[in-house]
Amino acid sequence: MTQKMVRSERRIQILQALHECLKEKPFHQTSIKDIANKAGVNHGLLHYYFENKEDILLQYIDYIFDKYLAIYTERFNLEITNATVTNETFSEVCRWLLNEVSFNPELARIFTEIWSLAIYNRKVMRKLKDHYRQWKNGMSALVENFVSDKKTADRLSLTLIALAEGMSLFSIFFRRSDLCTDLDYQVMMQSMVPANGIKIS
Amino acid sequence: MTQKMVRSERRIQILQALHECLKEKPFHQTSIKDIANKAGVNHGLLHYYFENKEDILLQYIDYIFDKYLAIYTERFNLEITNATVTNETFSEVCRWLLNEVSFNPELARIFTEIWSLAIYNRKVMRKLKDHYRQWKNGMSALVENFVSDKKTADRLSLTLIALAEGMSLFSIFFRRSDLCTDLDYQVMMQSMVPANGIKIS
Amino acid sequence: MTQKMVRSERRIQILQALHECLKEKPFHQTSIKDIANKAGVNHGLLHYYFENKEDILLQYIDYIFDKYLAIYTERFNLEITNATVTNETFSEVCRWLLNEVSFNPELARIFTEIWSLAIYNRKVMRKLKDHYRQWKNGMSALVENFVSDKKTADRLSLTLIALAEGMSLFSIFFRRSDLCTDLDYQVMMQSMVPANGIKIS
Amino acid sequence: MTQKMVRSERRIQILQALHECLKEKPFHQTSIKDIANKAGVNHGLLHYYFENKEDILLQYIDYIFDKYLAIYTERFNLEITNATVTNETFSEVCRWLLNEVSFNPELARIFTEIWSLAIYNRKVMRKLKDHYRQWKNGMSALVENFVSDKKTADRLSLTLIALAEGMSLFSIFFRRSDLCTDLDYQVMMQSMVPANGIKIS
DNA sequence: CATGAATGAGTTTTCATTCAT
DNA sequence: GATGAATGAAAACTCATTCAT
Repeated sequence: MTQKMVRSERRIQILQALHECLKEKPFHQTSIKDIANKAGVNHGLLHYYFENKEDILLQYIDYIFDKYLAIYTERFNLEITNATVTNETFSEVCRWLLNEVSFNPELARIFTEIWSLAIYNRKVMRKLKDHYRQWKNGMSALVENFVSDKKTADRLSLTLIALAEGMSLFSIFFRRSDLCTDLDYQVMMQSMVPANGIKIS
Repeated sequence: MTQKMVRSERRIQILQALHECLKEKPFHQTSIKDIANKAGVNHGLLHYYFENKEDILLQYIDYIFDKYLAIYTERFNLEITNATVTNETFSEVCRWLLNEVSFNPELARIFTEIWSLAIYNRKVMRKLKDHYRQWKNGMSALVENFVSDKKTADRLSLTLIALAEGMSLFSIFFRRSDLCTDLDYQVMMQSMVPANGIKIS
Repeated sequence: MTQKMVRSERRIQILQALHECLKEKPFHQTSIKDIANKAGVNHGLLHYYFENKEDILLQYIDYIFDKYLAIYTERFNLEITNATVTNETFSEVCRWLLNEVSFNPELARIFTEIWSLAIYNRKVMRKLKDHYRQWKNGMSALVENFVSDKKTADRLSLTLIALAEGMSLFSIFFRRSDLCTDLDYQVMMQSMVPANGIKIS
Repeated sequence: MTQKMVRSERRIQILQALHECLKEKPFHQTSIKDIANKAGVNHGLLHYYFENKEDILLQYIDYIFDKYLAIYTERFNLEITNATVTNETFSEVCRWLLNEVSFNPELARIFTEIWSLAIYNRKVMRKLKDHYRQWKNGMSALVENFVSDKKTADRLSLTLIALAEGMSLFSIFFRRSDLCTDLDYQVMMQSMVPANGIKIS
């Protein structure tokens, strides 16, 4: 019991340490010793808890996605599981996504790093795809309330997420005031999910 | 005469070699020797033509942006310099952007790598910002035809580019058919640039 | 206990290895691998025990000065700490300096190398100056017994050391028999430190 | 005729360039290109005028010794070739040596570099020994006026030069005011060359 | 004579990983 | 579990030298 808890604690401690490291350096420049130092443990220990450096990364990706999923769930689950999803709820989710996730430059930097790691690493790629698929499914469940067929809901959801990630990326390069406003975003959303109450003539 | 040509030729040859390398490996895993091998020249020569590895990268970024700017210019300049930009022209530009640039996974992979390099490298960051700013100015010149004030044109242009880059990123993770269609894209565009002929009620 | 000893042992082992290397090649031609080979350890280890190549050098300089200081101390400390320093003791110290230190061509070669390293390296320069200052202070404590003011004692001490180092240098180029004899040396010493029993008329 | 002069000019130009370089960097860190840049010629040309980098160094050593020999000759030759060398002349030579040569830190730095190069390079060593032997012979010719046998004159001359070089070395590490004064020097000289008018009792 | 493109050997340094204690 | 010593591969960069023009 305690042993398992210690194991789990240590693991989180190390993953969080990688998180801190990624704010400073890209993954490939982050040495095992850097992570160990941040975590306040001996570097040899990392090889006890994780197979290798790549393994830390893979588990970190789960950790960071799960973390934001948890925040999202805590924030919205109650409203969403209720029978019907109102326009208002959907709008709020979108606004939350834009303001808390997309326009979080620190997070954006780390995700940009993860994307690039996925490009040349199959395991990272698979994991990333899985998480995005899951995310898409979550969104789709909402969008389905406003669109007739599932396929369209899926497609629009993925586009919304792509848009969110595009904004996230640009939140690194430009100031928020140079980028789209809440209103712009809502207009775009609504143009794509017209059942969301706005019609395009 | 010939000497200058040799210099210029070699430079392009090396930058193109980096381009090929980036299809296979991230920049930090691409050694100077890798690039030299692809270029078919001695690795010492790279240090003759470029200050260091970072310099090759920085010049490559110019090279790749300029290359696509040249393609764009050749394709659209005539139509655009003509007195007024019609809805039709603007739509065509957007479609070209989506289909030729965003949905070009090979290019997308390289750009994802460049983004991540910018995160932790000021010089790359500055260069990338400059190029995106230029791109934005180009877009804004078009959008201004449909929107009253310059500021809004700028903001919408940047958002369109962010969207394009978001799609570009997701073109890596998902199949084109899972992502937004030409129509979806046009609807979004038009929702943002309503003077483009479509009104939101 | 053992760990600390291993650390200390290894350090000395590496510094001694550099000492051996400097008998064969100048510092800049002595690669980290050369030193590691001489020490019989992996070259990577040198970067574990020392920050970089320069650090090895700096620590070596301390090592070699301390080594000869220890020899000197063991040889003379008892006699010197005794109330007064006699002419005899002072002469013996000078003779020891000339014969054991100056006319030690192997040591002379290494010191010549160190001098030249100091010329273009501030850290080495500072260290060297410090050691020579310390040496001067030691000499001055002796000379003070024969000279009235401290300032003169300091100046003469430094000159004696310069002379010793000049002889050291020339011990490389010429045979001992071509250079100054014990007697010459003593005459010079005594001319400078006249209270040492010899008067210049 | 002109060709030879151009050749000779260029050669001197390059040797002087090395002289300037050695004020900044040690020889091994001075690249052929550095020298060429200082000389204002193409680096490839150095291989036309000199066999290799070592050859430049060897010729430079001749150049620098010859240069100071010429200065010395111009300054003293007349007085010295006159029948007898007076105490006054000898003292003046010694003072000149101390003040113009030994206490010339810029020169001292370059000579320290040359000494260290000689340590590990036979050709440089041979050249240096030859020049010092020549120098010794010049000094000996003077000293012979005050000492009975040639051997002693040689030995004392070499010691005087060693002393000069020791002072030269220490002129790099300490301020002139911390080192020996003109008077100290003279006292030492005279103690060694007693026929120079001072008796040791 | 002069240029500068090209070569390839050599060096410092970093770091994931292993393993004995 | 925890520590840190030890290994060896890899990579950027420098530079003397050569040679075609």
